Amino acid sequence: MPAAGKPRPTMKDVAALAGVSFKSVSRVVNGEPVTDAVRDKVLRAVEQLDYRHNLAASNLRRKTGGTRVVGALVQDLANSFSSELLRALEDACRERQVALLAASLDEEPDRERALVSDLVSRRVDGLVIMPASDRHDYLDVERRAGLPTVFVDRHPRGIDADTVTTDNLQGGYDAVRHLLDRGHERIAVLSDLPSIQTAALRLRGAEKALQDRGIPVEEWMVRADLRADDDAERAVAEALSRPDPPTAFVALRNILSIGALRALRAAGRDGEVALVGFDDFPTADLMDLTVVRQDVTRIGRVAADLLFARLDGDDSTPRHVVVPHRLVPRGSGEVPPPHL
Amino acid sequence: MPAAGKPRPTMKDVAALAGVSFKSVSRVVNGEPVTDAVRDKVLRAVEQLDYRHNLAASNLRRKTGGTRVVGALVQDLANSFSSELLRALEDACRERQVALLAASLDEEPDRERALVSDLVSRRVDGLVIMPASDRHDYLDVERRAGLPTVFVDRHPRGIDADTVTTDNLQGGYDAVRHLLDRGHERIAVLSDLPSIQTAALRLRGAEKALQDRGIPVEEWMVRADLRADDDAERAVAEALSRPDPPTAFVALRNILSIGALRALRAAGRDGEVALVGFDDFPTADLMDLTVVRQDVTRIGRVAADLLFARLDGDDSTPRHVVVPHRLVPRGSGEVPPPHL
DNA sequence: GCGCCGCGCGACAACGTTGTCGGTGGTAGA
DNA sequence: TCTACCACCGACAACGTTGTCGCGCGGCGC
Repeated sequence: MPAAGKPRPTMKDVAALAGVSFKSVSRVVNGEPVTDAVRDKVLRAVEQLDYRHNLAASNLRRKTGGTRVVGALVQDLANSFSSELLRALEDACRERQVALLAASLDEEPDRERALVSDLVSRRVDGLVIMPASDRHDYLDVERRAGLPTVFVDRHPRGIDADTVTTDNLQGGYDAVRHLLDRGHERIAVLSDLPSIQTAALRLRGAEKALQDRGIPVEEWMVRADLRADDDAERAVAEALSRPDPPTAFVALRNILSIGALRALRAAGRDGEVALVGFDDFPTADLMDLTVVRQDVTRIGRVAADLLFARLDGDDSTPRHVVVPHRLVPRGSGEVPPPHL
Repeated sequence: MPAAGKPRPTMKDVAALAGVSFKSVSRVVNGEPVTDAVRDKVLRAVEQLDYRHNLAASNLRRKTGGTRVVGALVQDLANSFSSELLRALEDACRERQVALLAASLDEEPDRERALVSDLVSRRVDGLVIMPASDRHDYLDVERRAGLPTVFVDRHPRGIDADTVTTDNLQGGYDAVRHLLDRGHERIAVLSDLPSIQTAALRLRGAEKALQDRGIPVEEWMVRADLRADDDAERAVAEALSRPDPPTAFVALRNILSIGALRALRAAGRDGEVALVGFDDFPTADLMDLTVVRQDVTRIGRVAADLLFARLDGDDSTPRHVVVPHRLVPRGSGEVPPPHL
C-alpha cells in the first residue's frame, strides 16, 4: 500500500484544464500530429498538473508493443558473473528502451518457477535465464504463448530453446591439459556439486583430460561437493597435508579459486603449487591467477541479440550459441612441478 | 513487437469454458470465497487454457496495492558495490513480494533523469537511487505524488529525502590517519573527480587528516582526476618516479586501489610502499589490502526498510541513516615508512 | 406455510489509456 | 458563392481486471 499523496492526474484532468478532449491529450503525449494551438494548451496543462504518462494503462490498451520489460533470472546478483551478465544485458536493452527486471535464483528450482510465474504475470516481453532447475518443460506453455526465452550459461532440460553458453566440457579439459602439458601429474580438482550442470561438465572435461593422458582418476583427486570459498579452502588444506600432496589444483569456479588461493597462501605454498581457475573475476590478474575465462559480456550481448531477434519475429528453430573461452596464463598455472 | 503466439486467454475465456461469469474467475484467482463447485470448474478451465493472471490490468483496476515493483538506480550494475547493494535490496524485496527494476547510471545526470522518468511512467512503488546528478528538486513532484525515494551512498541536493550513507568524510580521514599513525608523512591521495560527492567528501577527510597533523597539502600529493584503474596505475607509477616519492598511498575508490596495487607490483615496490583503499571488494583480503570498508549489505537493508516504512504510510520527516564503516587492516596499510 | 435473512453469483461500471470513426471547420478551386 | 476535400478534433468503445450492487435461492424462525 503506497503512501498515497494526492492521486496522479490523468489525461482527463489534463484535458479538462486545457479545454480539449482527453483524446487530444493522448495525441500530444504520443507525438501524433495536432495543431500548435492544441499542443500548446495541452503541454501547458501537463506542466501545470505534473502529468505523467501511465505506461501500464497504455500497454494494456495497445495491441502491439508489449511492456518493454524483460526479466533476467541469474544465479546471484552479487556475484561477478551474474552482475557482469546483467550489465551486458542492460546495455543491449538500453538501445531498445527496455527495462530489466532482475532477480537471483540461488540455485533453487522452486525460486526459478516462482519467479518465472511472477514475470509472466507481469507480462514481460522476454526472459533471460541462468537456470537453477533441471526441468524446463513448464516453460513450454509460456514460450508458445509468445514469451521468448534465452538460456544462458546452462542448457535447459526438457525443451529446446535458444542458448548461449561456454563449452564447459572443453574448458575443464583445457584447464587440466594446461597443467599436464607443464609436467604435472598429481592434480586435484575442486568442483561444485555435480547437480549443477556447468560444474558437472567442467568436471567431466577435467577427468577426460587426465584419462587421455593415461592418468587414472583416483578418489582423492576430485572434490565435487564444494559450495563456497571456505569449502575450497578446507579442501586444499586437507589435500596439502596428505603424505603425497598434489602439485597442482584446478578450481572449477571462481569462488573456489579464491578459497584455494587463500589456502595456498596460508600454507605458504603460494608460487610452489600450481593453480588454474575457471571463470575470471575483476582482480584475478592482480593475484597472478591463471584462469579459463568466459567472455561474460559477449554472452550477455549475444543473449540479448537472440532475444530481440525473437521479439522482432524470428521464429526459426532455436539457436545454440557457444561463446569461445580462453585460457589466460598469469603465472599461477605456469608453476612447474617440483621435480622439474 | 513481441513475436505473438496466440493471444493469452483472459478471464472471459476461462469463464466461457467453465460456464461461469468472468467475475467468478476473478474471485477464484484472488482467493475470494466461492463454492467448491465453482472453484473446481474455474480451476479446471484455468489449467486447460493455461490462463495466467495479468498483473498489469489488475494493478490498473485496483485502487490500492501499487505495482509491487521498486526501481533501483545504481552507479554500475557490474561493479561490486552496486551489485551487492542490489542483492541486499532484492532480499528485502523478496520478503514483500516486490520485484526490482534495475539500471546503471554511469555517473550521467541525464541518464538519471531519463530513468527516473521511465520508472515513474511505469508507476513503480518506490525508488532507491545512488544519484549521479547534483540537482534533485525535479524529484520533489514525484515524491509529493506518493513516490517514496531513498538515496543511498550520496545525499540528494535541493530536496530533503531519506538517505543511507557512509560517513565518507570520516572514512577518508581514517584512511590517512591510519597511515599517519604508523609514521608516514609523504602520503599521496588518489581520488575520483571532486564532482562526485563521495569522492569530494573522502578527499576532504583525507586532507583534513593531513592538516590536523600539520602536514601542508602540496600539489603532488593529490590526484583527483582518476576515473579508472588505468588512471590510478599511471598516477602511482608517476608518483613513484619522483625524486622524493611518497611512502604511502591512499586510494579513495576500490577501482583505484586495484590500479594502485597493479602499479606497485609492476614497480616491484609491493610490500614496501603502504596502501590503504576505500571500499572493500571480494578478493581484497587475498591481496592483503587494507581498506576502509562500507557495510554494503547493511546499507541496502536499511534503505529497503526505510522505503517499505514509507510504503506502509510512515510520513515523518526524512531520516538520514549513517551506516558505520570500519578500517580493516590486512597488511598493505601497515607497511612502515622506510626510515623506521 | 410464509416471510425474512444471508450468501453466492452475475451484470455492469470503472481504472487510464489508445483505436476507430464520424463530424466539423476551413481552404481551394470553379 | 458553392462544392469538394482534407485535416483536425471529439465521442465512444475496448484492453483485462476488480469494486459495487442487486437478484435469486436456500434455510431458518415464527
